Amino acid sequence: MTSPVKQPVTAADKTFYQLRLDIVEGEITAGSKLSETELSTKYGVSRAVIREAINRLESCHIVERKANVGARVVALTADGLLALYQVRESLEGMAARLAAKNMTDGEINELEALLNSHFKDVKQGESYYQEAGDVDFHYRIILGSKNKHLIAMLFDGIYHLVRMYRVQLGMAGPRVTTAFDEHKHIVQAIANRDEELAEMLMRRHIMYSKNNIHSKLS
Amino acid sequence: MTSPVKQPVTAADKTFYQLRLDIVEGEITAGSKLSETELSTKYGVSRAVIREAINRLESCHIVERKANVGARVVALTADGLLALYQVRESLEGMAARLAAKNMTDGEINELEALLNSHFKDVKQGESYYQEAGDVDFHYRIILGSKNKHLIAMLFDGIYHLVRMYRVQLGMAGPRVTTAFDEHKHIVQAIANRDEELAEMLMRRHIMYSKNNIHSKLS
DNA sequence: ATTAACATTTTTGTCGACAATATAGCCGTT
DNA sequence: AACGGCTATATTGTCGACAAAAATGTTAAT
Repeated sequence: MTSPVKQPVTAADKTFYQLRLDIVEGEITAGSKLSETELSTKYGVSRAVIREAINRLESCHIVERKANVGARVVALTADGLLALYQVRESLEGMAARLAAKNMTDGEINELEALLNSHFKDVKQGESYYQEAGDVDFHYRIILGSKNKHLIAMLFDGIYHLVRMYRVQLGMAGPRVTTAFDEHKHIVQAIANRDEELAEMLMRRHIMYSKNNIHSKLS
Repeated sequence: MTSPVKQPVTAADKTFYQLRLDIVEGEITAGSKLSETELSTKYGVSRAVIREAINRLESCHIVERKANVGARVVALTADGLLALYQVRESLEGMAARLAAKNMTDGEINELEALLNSHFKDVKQGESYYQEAGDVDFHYRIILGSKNKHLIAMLFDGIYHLVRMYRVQLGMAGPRVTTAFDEHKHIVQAIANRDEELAEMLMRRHIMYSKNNIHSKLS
Protein backbone atom coordinates (compact mmCIF):
# COMPACT_ATOMS: atom_id res chain seq x y z
CA MET A 1 0.00 0.00 0.00
CA THR A 2 1.22 3.45 -0.86
CA SER A 3 1.46 5.75 2.09
CA PRO A 4 -1.35 8.30 2.12
CA VAL A 5 1.08 10.96 3.33
CA LYS A 6 2.83 12.10 0.21
CA GLN A 7 6.10 13.88 0.69
CA PRO A 8 6.89 17.24 -0.85
CA VAL A 9 8.78 17.34 -4.10
CA THR A 10 8.63 20.92 -5.21
CA ALA A 11 9.64 24.05 -3.31
CA ALA A 12 6.03 25.18 -3.15
CA ASP A 13 5.14 21.85 -1.57
CA LYS A 14 7.78 22.16 1.10
CA THR A 15 6.86 25.75 1.82
CA PHE A 16 3.19 24.83 2.06
CA TYR A 17 3.85 22.05 4.56
CA GLN A 18 6.23 24.17 6.60
CA LEU A 19 3.89 27.13 6.65
CA ARG A 20 0.96 24.96 7.64
CA LEU A 21 3.01 23.43 10.42
CA ASP A 22 4.11 26.82 11.70
CA ILE A 23 0.51 28.02 11.74
CA VAL A 24 -0.99 24.90 13.28
CA GLU A 25 1.68 24.73 15.97
CA GLY A 26 1.12 28.37 16.76
CA GLU A 27 4.49 29.76 15.77
CA ILE A 28 2.58 32.02 13.43
CA THR A 29 -0.18 33.21 15.69
CA ALA A 30 -3.87 32.90 14.81
CA GLY A 31 -5.42 35.99 13.30
CA SER A 32 -2.10 37.44 12.18
CA LYS A 33 -1.52 38.81 8.72
CA LEU A 34 0.57 36.93 6.19
CA SER A 35 2.77 39.33 4.26
CA GLU A 36 3.99 37.75 1.06
CA THR A 37 7.27 39.65 0.87
CA GLU A 38 7.98 39.06 4.54
CA LEU A 39 7.35 35.32 4.27
CA SER A 40 9.37 35.08 1.07
CA THR A 41 12.47 36.37 2.84
CA LYS A 42 11.75 34.32 5.96
CA TYR A 43 11.47 31.03 4.07
CA GLY A 44 14.05 31.94 1.45
CA VAL A 45 11.89 31.43 -1.60
CA SER A 46 10.31 33.61 -4.22
CA ARG A 47 7.00 35.34 -3.74
CA ALA A 48 5.41 33.06 -6.32
CA VAL A 49 5.87 29.95 -4.21
CA ILE A 50 4.66 31.80 -1.12
CA ARG A 51 1.56 32.79 -3.05
CA GLU A 52 0.94 29.21 -4.07
CA ALA A 53 1.39 28.02 -0.49
CA ILE A 54 -1.03 30.66 0.76
CA ASN A 55 -3.55 29.72 -1.90
CA ARG A 56 -3.45 26.14 -0.77
CA LEU A 57 -3.80 27.16 2.85
CA GLU A 58 -6.86 29.14 1.84
CA SER A 59 -8.38 26.04 0.26
CA CYS A 60 -7.86 24.27 3.60
CA HIS A 61 -9.64 27.10 5.41
CA ILE A 62 -6.54 27.76 7.46
CA VAL A 63 -6.17 31.28 6.13
CA GLU A 64 -8.67 33.73 4.72
CA ARG A 65 -7.79 36.03 1.87
CA LYS A 66 -9.33 39.23 0.62
CA ALA A 67 -8.57 40.34 -2.90
CA ASN A 68 -6.02 43.12 -3.18
CA VAL A 69 -5.68 43.16 0.58
CA GLY A 70 -3.99 40.02 1.74
CA ALA A 71 -4.32 36.85 3.76
CA ARG A 72 -4.85 36.37 7.49
CA VAL A 73 -4.63 33.26 9.60
CA VAL A 74 -8.15 32.31 10.67
CA ALA A 75 -9.30 33.34 14.10
CA LEU A 76 -10.11 30.61 16.61
CA THR A 77 -13.55 30.90 18.12
CA ALA A 78 -15.78 28.61 20.12
CA ASP A 79 -18.36 28.70 17.33
CA GLY A 80 -15.71 27.75 14.79
CA LEU A 81 -14.70 24.74 16.84
CA LEU A 82 -18.33 23.70 17.14
CA ALA A 83 -18.84 23.96 13.38
CA LEU A 84 -15.72 21.90 12.85
CA TYR A 85 -16.91 19.13 15.10
CA GLN A 86 -20.31 19.08 13.44
CA VAL A 87 -18.65 18.38 10.11
CA ARG A 88 -16.30 15.91 11.68
CA GLU A 89 -19.16 14.03 13.29
CA SER A 90 -20.90 13.77 9.96
CA LEU A 91 -17.90 12.75 7.88
CA GLU A 92 -16.28 10.38 10.35
CA GLY A 93 -19.62 8.77 11.05
CA MET A 94 -19.94 8.03 7.36
CA ALA A 95 -16.32 6.87 7.32
CA ALA A 96 -17.06 4.33 10.05
CA ARG A 97 -20.13 3.12 8.16
CA LEU A 98 -18.12 2.67 4.98
CA ALA A 99 -15.23 1.10 6.87
CA ALA A 100 -17.63 -1.54 8.21
CA LYS A 101 -18.55 -2.22 4.63
CA ASN A 102 -15.23 -1.92 2.84
CA MET A 103 -12.33 -2.77 5.16
CA THR A 104 -10.69 -6.09 4.46
CA ASP A 105 -10.56 -8.73 7.16
CA GLY A 106 -6.81 -8.17 7.30
CA GLU A 107 -7.22 -4.46 7.91
CA ILE A 108 -9.74 -5.14 10.66
CA ASN A 109 -7.32 -7.56 12.29
CA GLU A 110 -4.62 -4.91 12.22
CA LEU A 111 -7.01 -2.42 13.73
CA GLU A 112 -7.82 -4.82 16.55
CA ALA A 113 -4.13 -5.45 17.12
CA LEU A 114 -3.52 -1.72 17.29
CA LEU A 115 -6.23 -1.38 19.89
CA ASN A 116 -4.77 -4.22 21.96
CA SER A 117 -1.37 -2.59 21.99
CA HIS A 118 -3.03 0.61 23.14
CA PHE A 119 -4.83 -1.32 25.85
CA LYS A 120 -1.54 -2.52 27.29
CA ASP A 121 -0.19 1.00 27.25
CA VAL A 122 -3.25 2.38 28.96
CA LYS A 123 -3.10 -0.30 31.63
CA GLN A 124 0.51 0.53 32.35
CA GLY A 125 -0.41 4.16 32.66
CA GLU A 126 1.65 5.23 29.72
CA SER A 127 0.60 8.35 27.94
CA TYR A 128 1.39 7.10 24.46
CA TYR A 129 -2.28 6.67 23.73
CA GLN A 130 -2.95 10.32 24.37
CA GLU A 131 -2.12 11.73 21.00
CA ALA A 132 -0.61 9.56 18.31
CA GLY A 133 -2.64 6.49 19.22
CA ASP A 134 -5.95 8.26 18.95
CA VAL A 135 -5.00 9.85 15.66
CA ASP A 136 -3.79 6.52 14.28
CA PHE A 137 -7.07 4.87 15.21
CA HIS A 138 -9.23 7.41 13.44
CA TYR A 139 -6.74 7.51 10.61
CA ARG A 140 -7.18 3.84 9.81
CA ILE A 141 -10.94 3.93 9.89
CA ILE A 142 -11.03 6.91 7.57
CA LEU A 143 -8.70 5.11 5.18
CA GLY A 144 -10.83 2.02 5.59
CA SER A 145 -13.77 3.86 4.09
CA LYS A 146 -11.92 3.67 0.78
CA ASN A 147 -13.66 6.91 -0.18
CA LYS A 148 -11.27 9.34 -1.81
CA HIS A 149 -13.26 12.48 -1.08
CA LEU A 150 -13.87 11.56 2.52
CA ILE A 151 -10.20 10.84 3.06
CA ALA A 152 -9.08 14.06 1.43
CA MET A 153 -11.54 16.26 3.30
CA LEU A 154 -10.61 14.85 6.67
CA PHE A 155 -6.86 14.58 6.25
CA ASP A 156 -6.16 17.70 4.25
CA GLY A 157 -8.81 19.88 5.81
CA ILE A 158 -10.46 19.08 9.10
CA TYR A 159 -7.68 17.35 10.96
CA HIS A 160 -5.15 20.15 10.73
CA LEU A 161 -7.76 22.64 11.88
CA VAL A 162 -8.76 20.45 14.79
CA ARG A 163 -5.15 20.10 15.80
CA MET A 164 -4.73 23.86 15.51
CA TYR A 165 -7.52 24.35 18.03
CA ARG A 166 -6.08 21.68 20.29
CA VAL A 167 -2.61 23.15 20.34
CA GLN A 168 -3.45 26.81 20.56
CA LEU A 169 -6.34 26.68 22.99
CA GLY A 170 -4.17 24.47 25.15
CA MET A 171 -6.45 21.50 25.40
CA ALA A 172 -5.27 18.15 26.57
CA GLY A 173 -5.39 15.19 24.26
CA PRO A 174 -8.36 12.83 24.04
CA ARG A 175 -10.07 11.50 27.14
CA VAL A 176 -7.95 8.45 27.71
CA THR A 177 -9.88 5.86 29.66
CA THR A 178 -13.44 6.37 28.46
CA ALA A 179 -12.39 6.98 24.86
CA PHE A 180 -10.65 3.64 24.80
CA ASP A 181 -13.87 1.75 25.49
CA GLU A 182 -15.60 3.74 22.79
CA HIS A 183 -12.88 2.80 20.33
CA LYS A 184 -13.27 -0.83 21.31
CA HIS A 185 -16.98 -0.84 20.62
CA ILE A 186 -16.50 0.87 17.28
CA VAL A 187 -14.03 -1.77 16.18
CA GLN A 188 -16.41 -4.47 17.33
CA ALA A 189 -19.18 -3.01 15.19
CA ILE A 190 -16.86 -2.80 12.21
CA ALA A 191 -15.72 -6.39 12.72
CA ASN A 192 -19.37 -7.44 12.79
CA ARG A 193 -19.91 -5.50 9.57
CA ASP A 194 -22.66 -3.57 11.32
CA GLU A 195 -22.62 -0.36 9.31
CA GLU A 196 -25.47 1.29 11.14
CA LEU A 197 -23.99 0.74 14.57
CA ALA A 198 -20.48 1.67 13.51
CA GLU A 199 -21.67 5.03 12.26
CA MET A 200 -23.77 5.68 15.31
CA LEU A 201 -21.00 4.81 17.75
CA MET A 202 -18.48 6.92 15.89
CA ARG A 203 -20.82 9.87 15.89
CA ARG A 204 -21.43 9.54 19.60
CA HIS A 205 -17.71 9.17 20.19
CA ILE A 206 -17.04 12.45 18.43
CA MET A 207 -19.98 14.13 20.13
CA TYR A 208 -18.56 13.18 23.51
CA SER A 209 -15.22 14.55 22.47
CA LYS A 210 -16.88 17.76 21.35
CA ASN A 211 -18.75 18.14 24.63
CA ASN A 212 -15.58 17.42 26.55
CA ILE A 213 -13.74 20.17 24.75
CA HIS A 214 -16.63 22.58 24.78
CA SER A 215 -16.90 22.31 28.55
CA LYS A 216 -13.27 23.28 28.88
CA LEU A 217 -13.84 26.38 26.78
CA SER A 218 -16.73 27.90 28.68
CA MET B 1 -28.41 38.98 3.36
CA THR B 2 -25.19 39.02 1.39
CA SER B 3 -25.24 36.66 -1.55
CA PRO B 4 -23.15 33.55 -0.96
CA VAL B 5 -22.03 33.60 -4.60
CA LYS B 6 -19.17 36.04 -4.64
CA GLN B 7 -18.27 37.47 -7.98
CA PRO B 8 -14.79 37.47 -9.40
CA VAL B 9 -12.62 40.53 -8.91
CA THR B 10 -9.18 39.50 -10.05
CA ALA B 11 -8.16 37.98 -13.37
CA ALA B 12 -7.26 34.73 -11.68
CA ASP B 13 -10.78 34.62 -10.23
CA LYS B 14 -12.42 35.09 -13.59
CA THR B 15 -10.16 32.53 -15.23
CA PHE B 16 -10.87 30.06 -12.45
CA TYR B 17 -14.63 30.43 -12.80
CA GLN B 18 -14.47 30.28 -16.59
CA LEU B 19 -12.20 27.26 -16.59
CA ARG B 20 -14.37 25.48 -14.07
CA LEU B 21 -17.44 26.19 -16.15
CA ASP B 22 -15.78 24.94 -19.32
CA ILE B 23 -14.77 21.73 -17.57
CA VAL B 24 -18.08 21.10 -15.81
CA GLU B 25 -20.08 21.80 -18.95
CA GLY B 26 -17.85 19.45 -20.89
CA GLU B 27 -16.28 21.90 -23.31
CA ILE B 28 -12.97 20.73 -21.94
CA THR B 29 -13.46 17.01 -21.93
CA ALA B 30 -12.97 14.83 -18.86
CA GLY B 31 -9.59 13.17 -18.62
CA SER B 32 -7.90 15.64 -20.94
CA LYS B 33 -4.59 17.27 -20.15
CA LEU B 34 -4.42 20.93 -19.19
CA SER B 35 -1.42 22.57 -20.83
CA GLU B 36 -0.53 25.80 -19.08
CA THR B 37 0.89 27.57 -22.13
CA GLU B 38 -2.00 26.46 -24.29
CA LEU B 39 -4.59 27.67 -21.81
CA SER B 40 -2.75 30.93 -21.26
CA THR B 41 -3.06 31.81 -24.95
CA LYS B 42 -6.64 30.52 -25.12
CA TYR B 43 -7.84 32.65 -22.21
CA GLY B 44 -5.55 35.55 -22.96
CA VAL B 45 -3.84 35.73 -19.60
CA SER B 46 -0.41 34.98 -18.24
CA ARG B 47 0.69 31.54 -17.22
CA ALA B 48 0.73 32.65 -13.58
CA VAL B 49 -3.01 33.17 -13.45
CA ILE B 50 -3.60 29.89 -15.27
CA ARG B 51 -1.46 28.17 -12.69
CA GLU B 52 -3.44 29.73 -9.87
CA ALA B 53 -6.71 28.69 -11.51
CA ILE B 54 -5.48 25.14 -11.96
CA ASN B 55 -4.32 25.02 -8.36
CA ARG B 56 -7.74 26.02 -7.18
CA LEU B 57 -9.36 23.45 -9.44
CA GLU B 58 -7.10 20.87 -7.90
CA SER B 59 -8.31 21.83 -4.44
CA CYS B 60 -11.87 21.22 -5.67
CA HIS B 61 -10.87 17.78 -6.94
CA ILE B 62 -11.87 18.78 -10.45
CA VAL B 63 -8.36 18.29 -11.80
CA GLU B 64 -5.49 16.12 -10.64
CA ARG B 65 -1.93 17.26 -10.86
CA LYS B 66 1.35 15.42 -10.81
CA ALA B 67 4.48 17.33 -9.91
CA ASN B 68 6.66 18.24 -12.89
CA VAL B 69 4.20 16.55 -15.20
CA GLY B 70 1.01 18.55 -15.33
CA ALA B 71 -2.69 18.55 -14.60
CA ARG B 72 -5.50 16.46 -16.05
CA VAL B 73 -9.23 16.81 -15.71
CA VAL B 74 -10.50 14.03 -13.47
CA ALA B 75 -11.96 10.95 -15.11
CA LEU B 76 -15.63 10.20 -14.51
CA THR B 77 -16.26 6.72 -13.19
CA ALA B 78 -19.21 4.97 -11.62
CA ASP B 79 -17.19 4.47 -8.45
CA GLY B 80 -16.34 8.13 -8.35
CA LEU B 81 -19.98 9.08 -8.55
CA LEU B 82 -20.82 6.64 -5.79
CA ALA B 83 -18.12 8.10 -3.55
CA LEU B 84 -19.44 11.56 -4.26
CA TYR B 85 -22.96 10.67 -3.26
CA GLN B 86 -21.76 8.99 -0.08
CA VAL B 87 -20.14 12.23 0.99
CA ARG B 88 -23.13 14.23 -0.14
CA GLU B 89 -25.48 12.04 1.86
CA SER B 90 -23.40 12.55 4.95
CA LEU B 91 -22.91 16.30 4.61
CA GLU B 92 -26.38 17.24 3.43
CA GLY B 93 -27.92 15.03 6.08
CA MET B 94 -26.02 17.00 8.68
CA ALA B 95 -27.01 20.22 6.93
CA ALA B 96 -30.69 19.30 7.23
CA ARG B 97 -30.22 18.49 10.90
CA LEU B 98 -28.53 21.82 11.54
CA ALA B 99 -31.09 23.66 9.43
CA ALA B 100 -33.85 22.28 11.64
CA LYS B 101 -31.93 23.71 14.55
CA ASN B 102 -30.66 27.00 13.17
CA MET B 103 -32.96 28.31 10.47
CA THR B 104 -35.04 31.29 11.47
CA ASP B 105 -38.82 31.10 11.28
CA GLY B 106 -38.63 33.58 8.44
CA GLU B 107 -36.25 31.43 6.46
CA ILE B 108 -38.46 28.42 6.97
CA ASN B 109 -41.47 30.39 5.73
CA GLU B 110 -39.54 31.35 2.62
CA LEU B 111 -38.59 27.75 2.08
CA GLU B 112 -42.22 26.69 2.32
CA ALA B 113 -43.20 29.43 -0.10
CA LEU B 114 -40.55 28.24 -2.51
CA LEU B 115 -41.91 24.72 -2.31
CA ASN B 116 -45.45 25.95 -2.93
CA SER B 117 -44.39 27.80 -6.04
CA HIS B 118 -42.69 24.62 -7.22
CA PHE B 119 -45.85 22.71 -6.50
CA LYS B 120 -47.83 24.91 -8.85
CA ASP B 121 -45.22 24.47 -11.53
CA VAL B 122 -45.19 20.72 -11.15
CA LYS B 123 -48.98 20.60 -11.31
CA GLN B 124 -48.94 22.61 -14.50
CA GLY B 125 -46.42 20.26 -15.97
CA GLU B 126 -43.75 22.88 -16.26
CA SER B 127 -40.17 21.75 -16.26
CA TYR B 128 -38.87 24.64 -14.19
CA TYR B 129 -38.59 22.40 -11.19
CA GLN B 130 -36.27 20.07 -13.01
CA GLU B 131 -33.01 21.80 -12.42
CA ALA B 132 -32.91 25.21 -10.82
CA GLY B 133 -35.71 24.49 -8.40
CA ASP B 134 -34.08 21.41 -7.00
CA VAL B 135 -30.75 23.15 -6.65
CA ASP B 136 -32.38 26.15 -4.97
CA PHE B 137 -34.11 23.90 -2.45
CA HIS B 138 -30.95 22.13 -1.39
CA TYR B 139 -29.10 25.42 -1.54
CA ARG B 140 -31.31 27.04 1.09
CA ILE B 141 -31.13 24.14 3.48
CA ILE B 142 -27.37 24.03 3.26
CA LEU B 143 -27.23 27.76 3.94
CA GLY B 144 -29.72 27.24 6.74
CA SER B 145 -27.23 25.03 8.54
CA LYS B 146 -25.24 28.20 9.23
CA ASN B 147 -22.13 26.05 9.22
CA LYS B 148 -19.32 27.68 7.28
CA HIS B 149 -17.38 24.51 6.57
CA LEU B 150 -20.44 22.58 5.48
CA ILE B 151 -21.48 25.35 3.12
CA ALA B 152 -18.04 25.69 1.61
CA MET B 153 -17.53 21.97 1.11
CA LEU B 154 -20.84 21.51 -0.61
CA PHE B 155 -20.91 24.64 -2.75
CA ASP B 156 -17.27 24.91 -3.74
CA GLY B 157 -16.59 21.20 -3.95
CA ILE B 158 -19.29 18.60 -4.23
CA TYR B 159 -21.93 20.45 -6.22
CA HIS B 160 -19.78 21.29 -9.20
CA LEU B 161 -18.57 17.72 -9.39
CA VAL B 162 -22.10 16.37 -9.19
CA ARG B 163 -23.16 18.70 -11.95
CA MET B 164 -20.18 17.59 -14.00
CA TYR B 165 -21.36 14.01 -13.77
CA ARG B 166 -24.93 15.03 -14.57
CA VAL B 167 -24.00 16.98 -17.67
CA GLN B 168 -21.37 14.71 -19.10
CA LEU B 169 -22.96 11.35 -18.45
CA GLY B 170 -26.13 12.79 -19.93
CA MET B 171 -28.42 12.21 -17.00
CA ALA B 172 -31.73 13.92 -16.71
CA GLY B 173 -32.44 16.25 -13.84
CA PRO B 174 -33.88 15.11 -10.53
CA ARG B 175 -36.89 12.82 -10.39
CA VAL B 176 -39.63 15.37 -10.47
CA THR B 177 -42.78 13.99 -8.96
CA THR B 178 -41.49 11.71 -6.25
CA ALA B 179 -38.70 14.06 -5.28
CA PHE B 180 -41.23 16.79 -4.66
CA ASP B 181 -42.96 14.80 -1.94
CA GLU B 182 -39.64 14.07 -0.35
CA HIS B 183 -38.80 17.76 -0.32
CA LYS B 184 -42.15 18.48 1.28
CA HIS B 185 -41.55 16.05 4.11
CA ILE B 186 -38.08 17.42 4.71
CA VAL B 187 -39.43 20.95 5.05
CA GLN B 188 -42.10 19.68 7.39
CA ALA B 189 -39.49 18.11 9.62
CA ILE B 190 -37.46 21.30 9.60
CA ALA B 191 -40.53 23.38 10.43
CA ASN B 192 -41.20 21.02 13.35
CA ARG B 193 -37.60 21.48 14.46
CA ASP B 194 -37.21 17.72 14.32
CA GLU B 195 -33.48 17.47 13.72
CA GLU B 196 -33.34 13.70 13.78
CA LEU B 197 -36.08 13.27 11.21
CA ALA B 198 -34.84 16.07 8.98
CA GLU B 199 -31.44 14.43 8.72
CA MET B 200 -32.90 11.00 8.12
CA LEU B 201 -35.26 12.19 5.39
CA MET B 202 -32.55 14.16 3.65
CA ARG B 203 -30.25 11.16 3.68
CA ARG B 204 -32.93 8.95 2.23
CA HIS B 205 -33.76 11.58 -0.34
CA ILE B 206 -30.16 11.62 -1.53
CA MET B 207 -29.92 7.84 -1.38
CA TYR B 208 -32.91 7.55 -3.67
CA SER B 209 -31.33 10.02 -6.02
CA LYS B 210 -28.13 8.02 -5.98
CA ASN B 211 -29.93 4.78 -6.73
CA ASN B 212 -31.87 6.47 -9.50
CA ILE B 213 -28.68 7.65 -11.14
CA HIS B 214 -26.78 4.46 -10.50
CA SER B 215 -29.45 2.43 -12.24
CA LYS B 216 -29.07 4.58 -15.32
CA LEU B 217 -25.35 3.94 -15.39
CA SER B 218 -25.32 0.17 -15.33
C1' DA C 1 13.97 -6.13 -34.36
C1' DT C 2 14.50 -4.80 -29.70
C1' DT C 3 16.57 -2.31 -26.26
C1' DA C 4 19.54 1.05 -24.05
C1' DA C 5 21.63 5.30 -23.91
C1' DC C 6 21.94 9.92 -25.52
C1' DA C 7 20.36 14.33 -27.42
C1' DT C 8 16.45 17.23 -28.28
C1' DT C 9 12.37 19.34 -27.24
C1' DT C 10 8.56 20.44 -24.63
C1' DT C 11 6.45 21.46 -20.23
C1' DT C 12 6.48 22.70 -15.62
C1' DG C 13 8.69 25.24 -11.61
C1' DT C 14 10.85 29.42 -10.02
C1' DC C 15 12.32 34.01 -10.11
C1' DG C 16 12.57 39.15 -10.32
C1' DA C 17 10.34 43.23 -12.18
C1' DC C 18 6.40 46.01 -13.37
C1' DA C 19 1.40 47.39 -12.93
C1' DA C 20 -2.73 47.99 -10.24
C1' DT C 21 -4.99 48.42 -6.06
C1' DA C 22 -5.71 49.47 -1.22
C1' DT C 23 -3.87 51.61 3.02
C1' DA C 24 -1.96 55.35 5.60
C1' DG C 25 -0.51 59.87 6.22
C1' DC C 26 -0.88 64.75 5.13
C1' DC C 27 -2.93 68.98 4.02
C1' DG C 28 -6.47 72.12 3.41
C1' DT C 29 -11.12 73.46 4.28
C1' DT C 30 -15.16 74.20 7.06
C1' DA D 1 -11.10 70.17 15.94
C1' DA D 2 -13.25 67.31 12.58
C1' DC D 3 -13.97 65.93 8.05
C1' DG D 4 -12.98 65.30 3.07
C1' DG D 5 -9.91 64.88 -0.50
C1' DC D 6 -5.24 64.22 -2.14
C1' DT D 7 -0.64 62.28 -2.24
C1' DA D 8 2.69 58.92 -0.92
C1' DT D 9 3.62 54.36 0.31
C1' DA D 10 3.28 49.66 0.71
C1' DT D 11 1.17 45.39 -0.73
C1' DT D 12 -0.93 42.47 -3.90
C1' DG D 13 -1.79 41.02 -8.86
C1' DT D 14 0.23 40.05 -13.31
C1' DC D 15 3.69 39.36 -16.57
C1' DG D 16 7.70 37.58 -19.25
C1' DA D 17 12.08 35.18 -18.84
C1' DC D 18 15.05 31.72 -17.06
C1' DA D 19 16.00 27.06 -14.79
C1' DA D 20 14.87 22.35 -14.05
C1' DA D 21 12.60 18.33 -15.00
C1' DA D 22 10.15 15.00 -17.84
C1' DA D 23 8.71 13.34 -22.34
C1' DT D 24 10.04 12.46 -27.01
C1' DG D 25 12.84 11.11 -30.80
C1' DT D 26 17.19 9.30 -32.56
C1' DT D 27 21.07 6.47 -32.89
C1' DA D 28 23.88 2.61 -31.89
C1' DA D 29 24.71 -1.93 -30.20
C1' DT D 30 23.26 -6.65 -29.40
